[in-house]
Amino acid sequence: MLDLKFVRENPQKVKEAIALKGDAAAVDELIELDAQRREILQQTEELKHRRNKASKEIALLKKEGKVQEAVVKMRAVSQEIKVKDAKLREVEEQIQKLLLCLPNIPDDAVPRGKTEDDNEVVRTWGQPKEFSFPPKAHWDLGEELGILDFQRASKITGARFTLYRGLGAQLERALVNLMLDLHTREHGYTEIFPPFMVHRESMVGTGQLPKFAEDAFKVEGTEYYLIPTAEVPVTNLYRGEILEEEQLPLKHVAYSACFRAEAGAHGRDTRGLIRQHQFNKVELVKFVHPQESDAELEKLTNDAEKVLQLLGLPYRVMLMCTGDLGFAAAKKYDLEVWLPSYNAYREISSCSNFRDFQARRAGIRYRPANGGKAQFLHTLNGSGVAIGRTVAAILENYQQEDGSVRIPEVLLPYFPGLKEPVIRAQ
RNA sequence: GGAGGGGUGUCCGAGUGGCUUAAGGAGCCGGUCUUGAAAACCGGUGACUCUGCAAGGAGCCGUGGGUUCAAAUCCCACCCCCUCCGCCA
Repeated sequence: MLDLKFVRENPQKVKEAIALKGDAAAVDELIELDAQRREILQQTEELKHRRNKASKEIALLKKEGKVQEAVVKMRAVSQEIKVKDAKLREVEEQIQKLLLCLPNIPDDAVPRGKTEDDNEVVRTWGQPKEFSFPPKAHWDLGEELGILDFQRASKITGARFTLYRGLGAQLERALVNLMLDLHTREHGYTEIFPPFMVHRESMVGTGQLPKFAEDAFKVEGTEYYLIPTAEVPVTNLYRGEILEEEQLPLKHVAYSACFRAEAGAHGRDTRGLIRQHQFNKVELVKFVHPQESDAELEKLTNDAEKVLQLLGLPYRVMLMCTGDLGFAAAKKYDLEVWLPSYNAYREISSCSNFRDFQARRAGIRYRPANGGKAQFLHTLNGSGVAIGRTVAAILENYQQEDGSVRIPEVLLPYFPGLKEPVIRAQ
């Protein structure tokens, strides 16, 4: 959420910035409503001031028994307050609605552009492997090896769900543990195991609602949503709180299942693990001092990259252009892993700096060490990384000519008692 | 699911319609005393939000409505916590 005062004082700048992401018409409406609000507010406050004064007088007059006249007079004032308050409430609701649907302002350093073609390559790590045989797609490998069962998952639940079996299930679990271990032991994150369902307010806090309701699964008969990412519960950990400056930065890592309706994605990535209604992810979330968020984004991105480096998966780091930034981010790096079946790099992690956008929505502040006024802090998060897509990348990049798949060495401690570090047809 | 109890300032806690400008205590800050510290005593300190150029004003006692000239206090709905019973991994 943007600061209403900032919008009021910089309408042109905000409009330009919003236009980079989409529709800026709401900004004018917002400014008009804001003016209305302050006018009504002044009127009601004046009336309430009168009422408060009269109230005290009536309390005194009562002793003399001459209350009637004053009471009748104030009855009218009170009625007027009620009417004006109702109008004020209405205007404020509209303001809130508009404000909650306004996207964040992109950082100056973010390249301007409309589509993913305008994203910039920041750096590349590793080389896409040359195969001496035609490499298979992970969905074929997974089925042939008997470790991924798309058919039966759809029998049980439906399309875009996967069932892992045997070493496949173990591989998924090993990756979760590898990442949690790495980030807690090497990178200083504190592990969180959050609820996988949250209420509406949490979804609003991180920006999934109110605008993107169709992307989320809501649990029927309740007001709960299945989380689309651990970002939601973990960022909302400190909703409505004032932290001490010395506590910053707070760094959390959380494993969670993620649930996405994938509305509007019909026909895209229909095969394999790339686009699922349910997938696993290890998420990194940071709460930082505003001055540190730029540097912390770089560090967070590096932390996520480390996972791919340990697994020996070739990837590149992309800086998202304004049109590909998403709703809440001010700046975003995507990590894209090499997938032979696509003959291309595919997103496996998104690392974003939200600045105070989420903090303002969720009311997360810090108290400066010098004891000044509480300030909104900055939030960041990034996948560290998406598990399902990592499995896909391992299967495809580590496949061998006979259809077996080597297990990356760094994962072997998570496969105790394994005879050979290879997944063969079972 | 059933029954009961409770949510007040940083914390504990009083407060059943106007004298609450939220008592009292703890804490915190300053001071006296002391070689120093503790204790004691004295003084100070009350979040946060909005609005206004300012002086100031308005709001805020779990949340949202309502009653009233006036609500922490009365009414309604909801949320959360605790205890007991039932059910349950």
